[in-house]
Parts: sequence; structure tokens; C-alpha cells
Amino acid sequence: MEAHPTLDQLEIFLAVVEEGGFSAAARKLNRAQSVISYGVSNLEAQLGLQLFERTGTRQPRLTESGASLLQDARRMIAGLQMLRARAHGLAQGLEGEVRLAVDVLVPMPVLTVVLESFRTAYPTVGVRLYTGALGAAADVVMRGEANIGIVGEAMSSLPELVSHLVGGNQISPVAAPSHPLARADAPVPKAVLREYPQVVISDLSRWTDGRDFHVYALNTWRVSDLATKHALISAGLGWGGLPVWLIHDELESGRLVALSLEPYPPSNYSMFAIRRDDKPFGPAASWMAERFEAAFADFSRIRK
Amino acid sequence: MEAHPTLDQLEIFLAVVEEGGFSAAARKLNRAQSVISYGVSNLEAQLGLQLFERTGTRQPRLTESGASLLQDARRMIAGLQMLRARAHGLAQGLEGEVRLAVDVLVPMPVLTVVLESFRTAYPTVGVRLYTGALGAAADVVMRGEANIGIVGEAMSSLPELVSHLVGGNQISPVAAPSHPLARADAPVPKAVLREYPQVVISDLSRWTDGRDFHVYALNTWRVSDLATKHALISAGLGWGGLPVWLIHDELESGRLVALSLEPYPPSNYSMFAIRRDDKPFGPAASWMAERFEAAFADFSRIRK
DNA sequence: CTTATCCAATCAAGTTTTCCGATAAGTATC
DNA sequence: GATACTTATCGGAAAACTTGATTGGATAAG
Repeated sequence: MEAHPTLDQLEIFLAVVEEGGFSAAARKLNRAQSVISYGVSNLEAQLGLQLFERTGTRQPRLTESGASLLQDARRMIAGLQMLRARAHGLAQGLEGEVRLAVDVLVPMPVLTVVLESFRTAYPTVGVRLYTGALGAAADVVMRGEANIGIVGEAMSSLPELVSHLVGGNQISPVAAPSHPLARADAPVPKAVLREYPQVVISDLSRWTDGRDFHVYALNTWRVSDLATKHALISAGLGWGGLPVWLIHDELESGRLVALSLEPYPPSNYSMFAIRRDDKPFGPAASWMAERFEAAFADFSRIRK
Repeated sequence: MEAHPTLDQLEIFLAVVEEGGFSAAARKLNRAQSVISYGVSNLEAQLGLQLFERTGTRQPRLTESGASLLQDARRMIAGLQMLRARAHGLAQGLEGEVRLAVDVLVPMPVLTVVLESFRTAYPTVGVRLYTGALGAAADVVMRGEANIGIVGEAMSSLPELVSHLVGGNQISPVAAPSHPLARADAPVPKAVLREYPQVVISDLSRWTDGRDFHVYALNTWRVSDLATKHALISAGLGWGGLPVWLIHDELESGRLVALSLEPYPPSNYSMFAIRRDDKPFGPAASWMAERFEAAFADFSRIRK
């Protein structure tokens, strides 16, 4: 009653079920047949019930109870294999977890493709994901909460960070078709531009405090995330820069219009993988950084 | 390398982490302190890594690897307890699984309340849920695929079934307010009624084949589920009976109108728990049947 | 500074468990 | 009925586990 079932016993149990017999299980596990018999009867004694119906018939059959417990046994063995795989990875220097901070400008298709392939390549390495605008993602890396960040150019040049170019991102100033700028003569000079409210992502981290990028208007809407910026611009409340991947369909269908502005041409916003200089990548993190580079390349190839 | 970690070792590991020390873990587990030492170092050897940082310090601290594996270890022990609990239940005659077939007329709030309380009362008993209209649910019980059914009156009187009244269900003929019957003089006689298309749930099981209940119209829409019936009636394509619990809000707001029909008054449709006479309920199934009765009672009390 | 206390590691010895190989008893198939 | 295959069981050997005592080290109190 005190005694626990053993993983060994559960493994025997599974082998018997899968192979359909005690002897076959013994062969599969490379152990004596008596061990199987012994193991099964011990397991049955500890659980206080019969797992197999073996009334002299050639093949023992699972009882109903056995079938119910089979699922638990499978879970246990799967968990064991997971644990062993993780331990094996850790023993070889793999991280137990990668904490990734991404800027909101990283195209979602790139992010999902990378995460998906990462999961199959490193099933034992957990992923923790932080997202933030502009400085926020870099800030998380600076504080050591994330060990890899994918951020824009401006953030990657801080002295405590090591950065590596992984790809680019087309940003274009846009507005709703009903917006006056959409119908103005191109290119719009700076002096005109500043008269129209601009939607700007603002960020509360200390690294970008007070700095503005491509802000020309006197009047700004400050939002904290890309979705809100997108919504405000779509609603015609103002103009602003948005990544082309996000609004590709809307540009095609005319629900948004690309603006031609003198001081703000459509620009390629480079993205960098960053880490703190005193926290080198483990194998999984550096694999992930390479994968981001490849995914960015694939992504811009498809867009063209 | 071949040797598996043992559940015993994992339990020791957890105890050390929770108690914060080897000796404390020994006290908790009522075992000699050397066992803890032995067990931890064996586990570390088998996994090929260090779990604790113990550089002469008073309290051993988890390494990063240890923290990663801790979660797996917890899962394993939780799984073990689940398995043992299920085995304990099975040994005492509990079912490993209850297969429940419900008629679509069972109010969803009743069903969810019962399933929720069942899950807390019998966490080790799995539930498989079948839903169907009219005969379908009873059919599943007849065929032995489900061991408990909650069905309407007509299905419960088959000779191979044992049935028990668990509650009732108000059914009312209704139509959209735009429907001619909604504005007709009440009560509508049968001869008039048959001129308007009726939406009827039809069921393909052999037990109700060819039988119809409360079908008066010459022209019928035959659908296979309640949601479709509901949608067709709401759209004004026809009239038909719907359970009051489903359309309570729509009756209040006037989006549906209760009809007063001479041959089809609002009726109480009784619901029965059924089982095959040669397959008696186990303890969990009979608890569930009782719970359905209580839930139906609560439900109709609240509706009043 | 000394002493007492608590801790983890290790060792030797006894006990229990597990394993193997052989054997027995039984069942399908030919 | 012979044969080839099962599962159960037993005895002896090997391995693993447990215990209790001891050691060396770190902390806290006197």
C-alpha cells in the first residue's frame, strides 16, 4: 500500500500491451520472460487490481481497468522521456529555456515561422515571449529578463549590447483614402506635413525616453501598440508609418494609401538580434537568431 | 546511461527542493538522511548533470538545470498520484470512464453544471460525451456505446432500457414576429396550422424511424440539430417547437413569439435518465444520474 | 575563540529486491 | 497427439537499497 508503482513496471506494462504478450514484451525489452511476469504481477498487487485477463488464453487481454490505466501509464512514460531528453540537452549545454523579446515591428509571419521551427528543433527548450514597442523589447534584454531580442536599429547600438543584423522591414507612411494627405500633391513638403496629426507609437522605457523617430507633426496621437496605431490610421484620424507586411492587402484594395512625403520616404527599417555582451547565446538561442535571419530573408523574398 | 531515473528519486528531488535541504527532506519522507544523499547523487549521475549547488554552503541551492527539470519532476509525480488515485477508484469498483449521451433538448446550463460538479467529485473518472437529437442519443445507449443517456419521454419506454425521470423541459411552439401565425387569431386550429411550413428535427436512428412527434404541417423543413432549427425559425422560414430555456431572452425581447395552437399547446417534455437493463450503473454513473435530477430541479426553480 | 549544532557525504554491513535460467503447466495449431 | 508457443513459479545469484555511524565543514551562540 505504501509502495509506489515503478517506472520500470509501467514500461513493462506498456510493452506487454503494445506487443500483445508477455514473452513478446520480454523480447522487446531484452529481459528474461520471468521479469515480465514478475513485474506485471507486482504492479497488479500494488494497484490492487487486475490489468490483464489471462484465463489460459494464448494472448492476455487488457481488462477495462487496465485500459483506463494504460493512458496514465503512457503519460508517465512520455513524461519520463521528456525529462530524459531535457536532461540530455542540458547536460550538453543546451539552455532549459530561451526568453525572447521581440519588437512589435517584427512581422508576425516571421515570428510564428521561427517559433514553430524552433519547437520542432528544440522540443525540450521552453520559450518565453515578451513583446514591446521600440525601446521596450531592448529594455527587457538590458535588464537580463530576456536573453535574446529582435529590435530595430536605434536600439541595437547601446554599448552593453551585442547586435547582429537579421533582416529588414519596409515601413511606409500611410493614411486612409479619405485623409487630405492622400489626395495632396506629391511629394508633400515638411511644412505642410506638420499641420496634420500624426499617429506615433510611444514607448515608456528609459532607453528611448524623449527620443522620437520620424515625428514631424506638431500634433500627435501617442499610442502604445501597433494594433491601435493601425486602427487609428485606418479610421482616418491621422497618418503615420506602418510596416508594409501588415497593410499589404489594404494597400492593394485601396483601404489605405501610401503617402509620398518629402522628409519621410518609404524606408527599410533594419532589425537586429541583440544580446547583452556579458550573456553569450547558448546553442538554442544562437540557432534561433540564425533562424530569424533566414525567416526574414524568406519573408522579403516572398513579398517581392 | 541505460538506467532510468526512478520515481523514488524524483520524489526525493522534490522533497529536497520543497524542504530546502537534504536532512529536512529525510525527515519529511521518514527515511535515513543517507538515502537522500544517495538518491540525489544517483539521480545526478543518471541525468549526467548537477541538480544542486552545494559548495559547502548550509542550504543546497538548485542549479539552473535543476530548476528546469523540477517542472518535469513535478509533472511526473502529479501523474503518478493521478494514476494511483484512478487505480484506487477502479479497485473500489469505480468506472474508469462514463460515456454519456444527451439529447439536444437537455438545457446546456444543466449539462455544464452536472459535468463540472462531476469533474470535482470524480476527478479520476473520464467523461465521453455524445449528443444527438431524439432517437440518436438513445440509440447510442442501446448499442452500448454510452452507458448513461438523458433523453426524452418517447425514447425511454423501449423494453431493453431502464429509465428514471430526472426532470422536465418546457417546449413551446414559436415563430418569428414577422410570421403570419404570430399575428393570427389564437388559438390556431389544426386545419389552418397545416398550411404553414414547420421546422422539424429529424433523426436518422432506427428507433424513431418514420415516427413523428407534433408534426402537423404538410410542408416541413427537416433539420438535424437544434441550432439550425433555431436559426430557421428565427429567420422566419417556418414555425416549430423550441425549448423555452433556449429562447427565453428572445421571447422577452419579442424577437420570437410564442404561438397559441389548438393541437399543440406549450407542453412539458419530460426527460429521463436511461441505461440498458443488462448494464447497471457504476457508482459514478448513478451519481451522475442523481445530479442530473438535482440540476434539472434547480434549473426549473430558477426559471420560475 | 570555543563550543554546540546542524548539515551533507561517505562507508560498512545487513536486508531486500530484482534478475536470470530452468522448469512446470497450459493452450493453440498442425 | 506432437509441437511450438505461451504464462507462472522457484531457487540461487547479483544488484540495489537501507541503515546507522562517522567525518569534515559551516553557522550560530556563548
